[in-house]
Amino acid sequence: MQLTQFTDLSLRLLIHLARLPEPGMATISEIAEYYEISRNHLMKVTNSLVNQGFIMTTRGKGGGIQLARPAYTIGVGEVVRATEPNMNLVECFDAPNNQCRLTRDCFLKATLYEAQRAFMAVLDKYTLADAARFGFKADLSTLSVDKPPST
Amino acid sequence: MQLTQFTDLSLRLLIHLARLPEPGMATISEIAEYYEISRNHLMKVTNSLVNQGFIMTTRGKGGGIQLARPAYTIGVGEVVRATEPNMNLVECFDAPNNQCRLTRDCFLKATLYEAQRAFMAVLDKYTLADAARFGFKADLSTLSVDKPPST
DNA sequence: CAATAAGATGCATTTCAAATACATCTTATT
DNA sequence: AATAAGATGTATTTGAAATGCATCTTATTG
Repeated sequence: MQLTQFTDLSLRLLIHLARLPEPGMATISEIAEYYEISRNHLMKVTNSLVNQGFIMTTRGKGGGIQLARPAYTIGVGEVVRATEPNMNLVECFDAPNNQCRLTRDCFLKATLYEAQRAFMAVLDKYTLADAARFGFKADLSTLSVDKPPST
Repeated sequence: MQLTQFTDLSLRLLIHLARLPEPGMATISEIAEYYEISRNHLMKVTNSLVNQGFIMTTRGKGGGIQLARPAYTIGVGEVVRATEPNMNLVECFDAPNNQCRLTRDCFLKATLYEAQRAFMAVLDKYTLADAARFGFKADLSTLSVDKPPST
């Protein structure tokens, strides 16, 4: 259960831009250097975000990239949906190619869908403005995915 | 955002067993044939489930595999946690190897954790007995992961 | 209008986890 | 002994994702 690094970088790039002071412009090279990642890879991420309408670019000297909309109008869920290449949790989510013989009467599928919807619903509660907030220092021990004690 | 086929097969195998009439025994070869998947692969799945205590095996003629506990005591979430090899949604979830420069004050991490917890909480509501239920025929159009209209 | 700084695009290559295959080995029944 | 089942370890393949490379377009500046 992982998101691709592509999605991870998309979110980081957007957060980076959201945190910049007005006018919130940076170059791809700058950002690649900051995160110590390949400029080429970040370029791909950038173009995808441009095509999805999340950022806009200015070419030439003095150019760079900026958010295309205010941070508080960009939902985290929206970004993940637009960026993550494959949201098919299991084979049978991909109806045209599904081979599983259980499908037509399998309650598991409904369960997994419900879980995925719950996942996305949380992301839909937050915007880039939230995600870009500084100062998060929660105790990591509270961030476990283990089942909480049922008592 | 996908679970591995390994996890998918683990769940299918358990559901298969849960659906069998008493005493709920089947051979790996039978199941592999039913799902049209490699016996070898299913063998790996089987062994993992044995080691996790979900199923028990009987060797030799007349043997096979069975649930080790009643289906209603086996949580879907429990199976996923035990089976899915990597629950690190993004790089920074893997603290020892994290390289991301945002980590220490990034609200995104908390958001993703919350989403993952919501995901698992749904799976924790259901057991194998639920997942093995027959007769699920929900309209697939209700199963979308798209953001619901906010009105 | 040449030089330079930025992003855009297409294609090729690499990487790595996951999946698959293969070869034995162990245990139980008949 | 023969056979039917699962167990284990190793090797190989596969495919999506990541990475690299080359070239093109657009804009600014002196």
